Formats: sequence, structure tokens, C-alpha cells
Amino acid sequence: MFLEQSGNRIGFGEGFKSMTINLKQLSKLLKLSPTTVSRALADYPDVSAKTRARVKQMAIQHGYQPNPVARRLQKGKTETIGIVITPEQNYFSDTFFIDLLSGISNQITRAGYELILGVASDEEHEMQSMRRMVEGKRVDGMILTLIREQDPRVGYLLDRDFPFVLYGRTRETRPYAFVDMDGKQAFEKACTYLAGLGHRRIALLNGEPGFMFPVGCWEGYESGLFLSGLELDPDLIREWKHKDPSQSSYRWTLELFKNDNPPTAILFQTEAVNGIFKALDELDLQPGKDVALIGYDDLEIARIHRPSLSVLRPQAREAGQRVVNILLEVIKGEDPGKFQEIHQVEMVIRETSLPPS
Amino acid sequence: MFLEQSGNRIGFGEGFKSMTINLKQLSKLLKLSPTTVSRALADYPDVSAKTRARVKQMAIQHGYQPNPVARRLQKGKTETIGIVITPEQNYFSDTFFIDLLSGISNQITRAGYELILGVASDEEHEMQSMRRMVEGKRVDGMILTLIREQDPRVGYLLDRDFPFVLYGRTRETRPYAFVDMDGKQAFEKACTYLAGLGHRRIALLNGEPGFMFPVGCWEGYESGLFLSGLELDPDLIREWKHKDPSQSSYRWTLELFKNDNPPTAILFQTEAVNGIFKALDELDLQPGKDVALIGYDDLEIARIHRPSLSVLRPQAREAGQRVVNILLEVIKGEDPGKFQEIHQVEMVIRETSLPPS
DNA sequence: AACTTTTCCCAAAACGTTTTGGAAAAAGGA
DNA sequence: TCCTTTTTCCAAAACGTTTTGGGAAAAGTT
Repeated sequence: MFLEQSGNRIGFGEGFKSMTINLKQLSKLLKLSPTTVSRALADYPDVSAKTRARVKQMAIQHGYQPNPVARRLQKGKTETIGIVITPEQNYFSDTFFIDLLSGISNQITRAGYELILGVASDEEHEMQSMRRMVEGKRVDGMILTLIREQDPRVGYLLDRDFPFVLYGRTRETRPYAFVDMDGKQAFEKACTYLAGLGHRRIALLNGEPGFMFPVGCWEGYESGLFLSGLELDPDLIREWKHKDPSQSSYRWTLELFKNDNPPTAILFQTEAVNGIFKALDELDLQPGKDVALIGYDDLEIARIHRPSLSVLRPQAREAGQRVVNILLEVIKGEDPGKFQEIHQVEMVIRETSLPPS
Repeated sequence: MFLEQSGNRIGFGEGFKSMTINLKQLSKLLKLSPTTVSRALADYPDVSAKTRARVKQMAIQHGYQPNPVARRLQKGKTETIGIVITPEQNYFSDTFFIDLLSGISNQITRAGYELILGVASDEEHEMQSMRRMVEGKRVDGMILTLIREQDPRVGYLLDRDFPFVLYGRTRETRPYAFVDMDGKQAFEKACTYLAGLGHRRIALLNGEPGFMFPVGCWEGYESGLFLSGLELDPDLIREWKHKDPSQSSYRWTLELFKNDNPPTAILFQTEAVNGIFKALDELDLQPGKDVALIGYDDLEIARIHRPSLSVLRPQAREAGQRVVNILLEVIKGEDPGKFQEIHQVEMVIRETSLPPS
């Protein structure tokens, strides 16, 4: 009767479990009910300041932490949010996605939540992994990245009214929460900047359609040309393939310069930079000197390369934090339609954005 | 009495929760006890074949899935394993780590477990993130990567007898489980291969000490030289910095060629390849033709580059799967010391490993 | 002194499983 | 037929929290 709980004293070394104390044991130590201890720790007003202090001190002393699994069961929440990444898409290749993930992870930790990760090899497994999380009641909300123009994941989640936030946007009429970078504004800014330097032949080497992001890039490019009084020449627009950014951008860059009136500047996503550098090298054109370059995303190579690459730099970390904060609101029951953020993108001028020679 | 449970019928659309059925409701539908339903689904022998079939059919029909949180509480396991990544270290930069993560994730899913991810900015936060997982009872086991020669994480986990598996090795006398690539064998193989081609001046551009991996690379290099009857010349050995692989490898490559008797071949980790290419370019040396190159890790750039880079290719996906399978055994209580695997690394000969000119 | 209010605490229920320890019914053995 | 064994099921307990719904004691109020 008196010693029914085994692991009452700490440090008796019968394996890992004995190092941990639970609520019942702690309350016995304090000669209080579990109820009171729980409420004291949660700062409920119906426990006196004195006992609250006593409880907290004892809890710290014994390193008590409520068992998250038990709390989740009682609260009916998993305190977990899910994300599925697809390494096949080359998104993962550099600092940008890691920055996003870093912002997400830190904010989730701060909220006392967990981040569970799925790695899917393709679109089908991506959906499957998400369904497992959602239908298996393993998460309270989902974060989606690498959004496609038509994205079945969004419809799926909307249909069952499950909380989620997009990093990006999609074509969907029902309201949903998202955080996106203003790709349009970014490319417009880069385009007018180059035009302001005197460039008249500005090419766009865009990501392939299907994903949402290149749409914005295209709009910004078009708008930038218009604002600068330049004609849009279809010969100056090409698309590289996600499956193979380096090779395809290499080929399309060579294409661009077969033009009678070749470009003096190129806008592109930095992912494609290796192919572009390679093609220019082969054509004996110096990046920055003979051809101005501005990439979207500040990857390591952009800083390392000589000449260093001028870029459009999205604040991925901050975006990741916003995504999480919004998702937590949506989980609380807030209307997702209220949370639609488009973040500005800054331009970093380095060495590849000189006037035409 | 009769209709005490609200969400008895499915599809009544009062939000997400109503779409889900739990054990009690399912057992009521079947006019069986929850006990029997639970045992039927778990294939216990003490339920008749007929009712087992009936239960399973009904479970499928209603999409019943046991609530994982409840199961975890009852079983006293989190069914979750943790990993902490540190993007500052450049490990993340390309396909290798993603392959590892992919193998880990898939195997974890297959076991019905979850993978929770921490992203830490430095060594201190790395430890902090791990402690949160371990002391917060959020995981049953940990996976560690990017292992240092002296790694406090290993001591921490051993001290409290908490299950873990290393991808890599460390200096630690107590037995622990690990999966590692045979860096020594790999570099030895590459070294003897180059020597076999006639190279007599083979340089090593190694990762910096502190981490465990470069130690093996060095041993393999040394052993390879010895087996080939070549002298070890300290002037041919340099170390680049993890903080800044491209810049430092660039500088050290230039150094190597200031030698009176410069190398005709270089061994290195592929992470450092950009700096090497850049330096060779500047020195007007053609990779492959004037200097043979073999890198460790088959990153995208290795395949893309012309000439394509000969590499040592670790099977990261397979290693990831092994790590998980071993960790599950250790969690079950198996002796970690039994699981110490060193995987062979294959050599992929491409265009940068020709005989000296 | 006799109420009312406030302060402080707690027993019991609940979250949704799995496991324990039977017990009733059916089958087998003599 | 009576006893034993096997088959098939289930009630209750347990996992570790938080929440619900009081209740006793202390403090105010008149």
C-alpha cells in the first residue's frame, strides 16, 4: 500500500525508465493530489501561490516533464505537424529549402509541437505519405511545399476540412492559407533593373510549367518588360526541366545564343546556374561582362562563384516561421482564408549585373 | 443509453472528427466487446476465424485505424524515432544526405513508426534538440549523423542507456551500434587504382579533423600509397574547412600546385569539387587530362560536369535502411554491440581518372 | 452569529487503446 | 453421464495526463 509505486526514488539505476518521474509520483512526494499538481504547473488560478511555487520547485528538482503521449490523448491533439518532401524534385539541393525547414522546425519546437517528416519518391508516394499522416491521426496539420498549379493535395485536405498551410499557391477557388514569395514582383524588379542599365534583350530561362512558381516569374518578367517599354520576344523565353536542371538549362542557354539578336541578360532560377555557366563558358562569353545574370534564390554557388552572382533572395527562414504560426492559428479553428501572405523578395546586386558592353 | 456515442454513423459531416471511427464504436457495430475486436485485428489465436474475418471486414469498410496516440500510451512506446540535422555543416548540400534520409524514412514508415526531425543551427542546439526528444519522452530511439571524433551525444546517450545508432563512428570504448562506410577501404582502392595507372604524385585534399570520417580517408590514403610502394609526402596533403568547402578547397588546391613536384592526381570529398575545378581552371590545367581526380560521394555535379567526375559511391539509401532496422532491434532490447556494420564503397570510373600524361 | 463569498484543494471521469485474468460454452474423454 | 480440456469471448485495469464538478475551509458581510 505504502510503496506501491516502484520507481519512486530517482537514480536507482534499473535502466532508462527509472530516471523519469511521473505526475502521480510527484504528487505523492508533495503530499498533494495529481489534480493540484497538474493545475499548479499549468498556472491555474485556483491553486495558492505558495503551493504553486512549492510544486514548481519540486518539479524542476526532479526534472518532471509531463508525458507528451498521455497529454495528447487527453487533449485530443497530436501536437504534431507533418511535412512531406520529395527529393526527386531538385528543390532540396541547396540552402533555400534548408532555411525554410529550419524556420519551420524552430517555430514548431517553440510551440512545443513536433515535426514529422515523410520522404516520398514521387507524386504518388507524396500523397500516400500525407494520407497516412492525416487518416492515421498522426498530425494536427500539414505543411505543403513545391506546389503545383493543379495540386490534388490541396483538394484532398480541403475536402476533409483538415488544417494545412501552403508554402506557395495553387489554382483553387476555395479559400486556403498560404505563405508565398512574390515571384512576380521579384522578376519585375530584376527585369526593370536590367532594363534601367540599358539592356534591351533580356531572356527568361524559366522553370517548367506544372508548378506554380514559374507562372509568377513569367508574369513579373512580362510586366517588367512592359514597364520598361520593351517588346516581349518569344525567342528569348525558354524552360528548363525539373528532372534535370543542369543539362536542360545548358542546352537551352546554347539555344538562346543561336538567335540572330542574342540576349545581353538572362533571368532564371539559381538552380539552373550550372548549366548556364557551362554554356556561356563554351560560347566564350564571360558571365557578368558579356551577359548579365540575375538568379532567383541565393544558393551557395551564387556567393562562391567568381564573378559572384546577383540574385533575388527570398527570406526562407522567416517564411517558414510564418507558415508555422499560421498553421497553429488554423488548427485553433481560425478561418484559413484570413491567412494569405505574399512576401517581398529582396534583390542582391553582386557582380553579374553590369550594363551591356 | 442507446445512442450515447455521437459519431456512430459515418459521413454526417459535422467536421473532420466525425469521419473517424474508434474501437468502441466499431465494437458496438459488431456487437462484440472492444477486447475481442482489438484482439481479432491483432490476429490473436483466441478469437475464432469467423469473427476475426467479420471484424476485419467491418474495420476495412469503416476505415478504422487504431488511434496511434492511445496505442502509444498503453504500450509505453512512442513508436517514434528522432534525428537532428545541422544545415550549417555542408553535409546537406546534395543527394547523399537525402538518399540516407530517404532510406531512413521509408524503413521507419514500413515499421509503422514516425520520424521526427530537429533542425539545429550548431553543436549546442543539436544537443539541446536531442535532449528535448530524449528527456521529453518523445522518441524511442535516436539516429545520429555527422559524427565527430569526440562526440558528446554518444556519451550522453550511453550514460542513460538510451537506444541509438550512429551513421558513422566515434572514439568511444563502450560498445554501441553503428553503420559506417568503409572510407579507409574506399580511399585505399582509389589510391591504388591511380597508382596502378602510373600516378606517382597523388595528393589528398581531406576534410578537416574533428569529424571522424576524414580519419578513415587518411588511413586509406596512407595504406594505398604503401601498398603501391609510394612515399607519403606531407606536401601533398591538405585539409579544407567544413564551414567553407569551396573557398578553402580552392585555396589549398592552388597551394598544392605551388609544389616543385606537383601532384598528377587528387583524392578528395566531392563536396570540395567546386573549389578544385576553379583552381585548376585558373592554373590552366584540364581536370582528367592534366590532373586525375576521384571524389568521395556521387553528387549531381559529378555526373553533370564535363568531364564527368570519377567517384567513390556510398550506398546511402541502403545504409539508411540498415540504420533503422538496427535501431528497431536495439529498441527491442538487443545488445547494441552486436550491430557494427561497415559497408563497402564502390568506385565509379568516369572521365577524370586517366593515366598521367 | 449567521449568512455569503472566495480561496484552495481533490475525487472521479475521460481520452482510446492493449493486456490481464478469468468465465461461459463447446468439445473431447472416460 | 460426469469430468477435463479447448475454444471463444469479455469485464476491468492500466497507460499518464487534463478536465469536470464539486466541497471544505477561510475570509467577508451583515
